[in-house]
Amino acid sequence: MEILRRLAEAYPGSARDLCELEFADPFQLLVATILSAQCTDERVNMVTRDLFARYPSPESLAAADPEEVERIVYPTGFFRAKAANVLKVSTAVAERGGAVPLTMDELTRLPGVGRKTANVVLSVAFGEPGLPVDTHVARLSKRLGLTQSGDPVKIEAELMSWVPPEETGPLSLRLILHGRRVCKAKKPDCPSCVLADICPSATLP
DNA sequence: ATCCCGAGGG
DNA sequence: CCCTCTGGAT
Repeated sequence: MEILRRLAEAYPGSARDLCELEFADPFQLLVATILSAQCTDERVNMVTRDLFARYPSPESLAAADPEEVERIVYPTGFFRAKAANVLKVSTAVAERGGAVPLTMDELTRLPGVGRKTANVVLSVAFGEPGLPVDTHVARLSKRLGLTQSGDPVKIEAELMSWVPPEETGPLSLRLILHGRRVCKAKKPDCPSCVLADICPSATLP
């Protein structure tokens, strides 16, 4: 898919430039993704580093003082709910011997993990097929004319039909990142968008 | 003043 | 379906 190939070029390899991508470890990526809602990617990365510097393993995080976890994740917003979810997920993963599950069913059964988070972990951490469709990706897909649907599951299926399953990992976070940084809800930055020339919604000055 | 945003709960 | 959680951005 041309669109996705261009995004891969626009956000090249340097993993640390991509939201959450520096957390190659499945558990760290899972936690970073839980923290990522309604929060800049820089802040997610900073907080996730703080959290794992203090609590390096699922076991240590599961045993953490909830108030200390709340304090650390505070800058990401929704801090009480997120801290509670991080603790619950840590307990669940610790009980599994530290292994993050690798199927959609098992992942979404974890507390605080929905389809978007599961698709990030599946595609990025495990190389399994999956594309996270959050509001950023939904908006981007609509503007590009890739979907008419507003249903994230339908959008996911439509996007999947264009992407080789083994390529979803490198693209997952780039789609989100492009939606956040360029194809923004309010003031889309079309002049700096690598897709502007093939986007039916692009407005150039 | 209102929106943002993913997950879960009612 | 609708609501809540948070503080920061607009």
